[in-house]
Formats: sequence, structure tokens, C-alpha cells
Amino acid sequence: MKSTSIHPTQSNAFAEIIFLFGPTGVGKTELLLDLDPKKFSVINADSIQVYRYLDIGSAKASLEVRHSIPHHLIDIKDPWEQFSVGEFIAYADQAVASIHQEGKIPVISGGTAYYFKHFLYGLSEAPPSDEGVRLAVAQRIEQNGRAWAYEYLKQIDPISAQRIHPMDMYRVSRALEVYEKSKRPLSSFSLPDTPRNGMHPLVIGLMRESDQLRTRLALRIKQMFDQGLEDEIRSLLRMGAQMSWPGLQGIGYREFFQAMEHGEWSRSIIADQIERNSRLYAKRQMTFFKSFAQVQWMNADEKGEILTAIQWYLHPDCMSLQ
RNA sequence: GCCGCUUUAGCUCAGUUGGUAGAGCAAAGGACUGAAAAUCCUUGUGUCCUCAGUUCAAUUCUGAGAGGCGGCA
Repeated sequence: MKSTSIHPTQSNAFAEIIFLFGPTGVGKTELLLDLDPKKFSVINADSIQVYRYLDIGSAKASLEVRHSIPHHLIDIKDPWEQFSVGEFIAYADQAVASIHQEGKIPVISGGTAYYFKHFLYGLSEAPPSDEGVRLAVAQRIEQNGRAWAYEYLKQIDPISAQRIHPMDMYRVSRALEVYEKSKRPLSSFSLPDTPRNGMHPLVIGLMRESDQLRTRLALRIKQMFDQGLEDEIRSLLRMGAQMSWPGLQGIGYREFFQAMEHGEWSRSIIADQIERNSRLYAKRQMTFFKSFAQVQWMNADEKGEILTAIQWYLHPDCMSLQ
């Protein structure tokens, strides 16, 4: 792997890639500032930070940070556009290739565990989500009820029905959508379970004590309001923002739209809801991340150890001499 | 000061015609087949404010006290 190939930039298969993930508010962005921009570039793996105009609420890295170390996959979509894992993988592959081309190491950093999982293993061959079909399925579920939807799933795809909980309409409807689209049960498309292209990333999981994370989240949300989160919402409203916009499903946005539906905009209530939802989200993220294989868990404050781990990964022979 | 209402899980509150109690939210744990900041699952022992009385038995009834809310002074 240390071969001095004539085409070093083309050896995508075994090139170094670093995964950096952790729950919201753990301190990923702060850590990125310690990376040498001459050696590393960042690829964002956050499903909300891909959207333009969603800066404060999504806790996007500031322009200064992005100036000091390049970030890919930020501001690539408008908030009314749908984004998806499939697109993430395609864009991330491109970014990884171009970063390698520059002779640098890509650091994929973010909190969307689902994106990391499928970037590493790839997706099944099942057809991508189709908004039209999805709406049609949703309508039928609306008319006939959830029980009907699950019974129907049991008929067309008993294997998926066993895996999916009867109340989990998000997944039931995707399974029905796939059947509608391909006339094949979702479970007939197998899910890969080995890394794509022999990828062997360094997987760093950042963690913190839950009390500490809680305090940090509370502080961060306060700062978001100080930085003008409400102005950001108002300017989105001027753009015609609707609660249904995909980007606005993010925590820190949807709470405002829910509040407006009830005809009230109470700063303190909304702030509390954002805080609560962030905590719940952080918990779900941790649960997902914990299920990943070969994670090097590190305390987010131990920057020295994290950088050392990266050194080990990039130059194993060098380190072993010491 | 008087009158009324109120005190039950971390929070908001149900409830037991007297047999020691249960929802939502939170919290903890979990799932995750192209929307994933989404969607979903599991988990409920708490001096039922305190003391005394009635009773086989009181969180439930009676009395007194304490806290809260409201009205009248």
C-alpha cells in the first residue's frame, strides 16, 4: 500500500479515508480546525448541512472554518429539494476522488450515521425513492389505514414484514413503494455487507459524557438564537418556505414551523423544544454509531490522541520504528 | 384574616364508590434495505404533602397542620 506507483492518484481502492462521526454537538467542527489543510480536506456527511440558507440552525461550520480547511458537500442543494443517501454516495465518491487527486486525505465528517453506513457498504439494487410513487402509496395508506398497509406488505413481502414493525409506516411505505416500482419485494434485493472497493477507512467515533453533551447542546442552542436563528427563519419565510420542504425537517427549523401552525412564536418554548429534540437525536445517533464495526471511540477533548490515531493510520511503518 | 379549590412518577395530570396506582412528556435502552436531524419499538415502587382519628384495611373517609392557586376583606 505504500507503493510509489506512477499513478498514485488513481489507486482509489486502497487509498486512505478517514471517517469522523459523533452525536450532534460533540465537537466535530472544532476538531477539524486542528487538521493540516495542506494534507486533509473535509467531506460533509450531514443531511441538513447540504442545504443552502440553512446555516445557523444546522450548525454548519462557519465560513472562516471552511476557509481554513476546504469542505465538500455543503450548500449543494436548495432547501426545497430532496436529498438522499444515494446522492450522498455519488457526490462523496466524486469528492473523495478529487481530494485524492490533489494528494490529500479525505475526512468524511458528520452526524448522519445512515450516510456513513451506506458509503462504506453501498446500497442494495432496489430502485431509488420516487416521490410520485411514494405520495400515491401514502394516499392509499391514508384511505385504507395502517393495518391494511401492513397486511398488504405481509402478502407481497413477508420477509420485510417480519423485519419492519407494523407501526413503522415510514418503512412499510418504502417497501410498498419498491414493490410498486419494481414488482419485486424489497427483501429480494440483498444488502451488501462488505466494504465497497476494499475500502478500509479509519473510523473515529467522538464521544462525551452525557451530562457534558447536554450542557454543550444547551449552550449551542442559546448561541444559535444569539447569532440570529430567528432572522434566518424569517428570511426563509420570505423565500416562501413551507413546513414540507425537505431541508426544514431539520431540528432547529421544524420547531418554528410547528409553532407557527399553532399560531404562536414563543422563543423560550421553541428553544426548549429544539434542545429536547437535539438530545433525543444525539441519543439515536449514538445508538446507531455503536452498532458500527471497528470504531475507535475517543473522547472529543482528547485531540492529541485523535491526531495520533490518524498518524498511526497514515504511517503505520513510521510509527512502529519508534 | 375569612371562604373556596388544590397537593399522586423528574414535569403536566388521571384514578382508586376504602383492598398501597396509571397516561402523556422526560429519562434509560434498542432497531435502522436509496426521505434518516426521518420513522419506529421496549422499560413505570412512587414516603399518592404531614400528623392524628374511624376501619380488618386509608393515597381514598373525618379532623388538624403545612405548601400552592383563586376570591372576599
